[in-house]
Amino acid sequence: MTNRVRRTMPILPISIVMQLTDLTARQIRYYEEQKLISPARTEGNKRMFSLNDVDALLEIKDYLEQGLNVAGIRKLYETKEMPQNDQAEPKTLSDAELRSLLREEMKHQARPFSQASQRHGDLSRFFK
Amino acid sequence: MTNRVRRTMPILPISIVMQLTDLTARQIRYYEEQKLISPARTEGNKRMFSLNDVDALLEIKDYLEQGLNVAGIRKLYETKEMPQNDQAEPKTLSDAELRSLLREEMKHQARPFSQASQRHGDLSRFFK
DNA sequence: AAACAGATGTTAGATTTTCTGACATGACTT
DNA sequence: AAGTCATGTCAGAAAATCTAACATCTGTTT
Repeated sequence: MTNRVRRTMPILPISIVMQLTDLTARQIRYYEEQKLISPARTEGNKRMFSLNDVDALLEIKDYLEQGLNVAGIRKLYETKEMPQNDQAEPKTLSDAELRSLLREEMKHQARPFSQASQRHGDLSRFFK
Repeated sequence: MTNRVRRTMPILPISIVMQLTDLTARQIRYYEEQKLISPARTEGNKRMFSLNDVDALLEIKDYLEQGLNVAGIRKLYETKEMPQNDQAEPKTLSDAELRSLLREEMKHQARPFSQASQRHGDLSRFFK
């Protein structure tokens, strides 16, 4: 009958996002505090999440499970999101930074990045 | 990236459903009271709606705007939903009942039913 | 016209959900 | 041992939602 959700529309309260992601409210709020996500707010200041937010959270969860830390994930996003961005200097990861990220990952015997970015645990669990 | 929502999963609070349907909380609760919808409840008794619920509400809204009343819509659903149902006697509309529904609709210079059921205002407004 | 019925508005009081901020804790690093 | 990171937990405040009751508006019936 319908379709593809307008994925940026804030429609989900935190309680539902908790269920969808298996994250605690504490974790979700922490990731926001750490600028990994920026959910919308209602007039009354309650967080309201889009499906994109949920995807992002699942991705964050995945990276964390692979041994990356929040700072590393943030850095990853900063660079990943540069391409389309109009202003904001086209910050690239220095070689040193990249190596540092890689090293971090190595420590935890995780798979190489290419794998990570095509991870499974996205919303397809809940959609069909 | 993803997909088709598992449309029966209760994920939306009433505030969002109000936005999506342009109905008031009062209307939504009334339609539930009148057994046109049966949204899920949280442990704390808050209504939580699925995308199917939203579709149903848009359909209800459409029928009401066409001059049907709640009783007529309910009857319509009772018969429409019989086919797949296991128990529940295969109640059909008597000729008299059908004529009564039709007459009701006539009064309000609405289009014939066939039109109504393929109405436009479903979630495609919000999905893409 | 008065009475009635159906759908919706409005308000009040109670309960649930979410919020922020603070402090606690467990696992690693250093 | 001390420090850091990610998360747990708790308290108090504010927002969102609930039910129930009564009000109002629009047609319908008598």
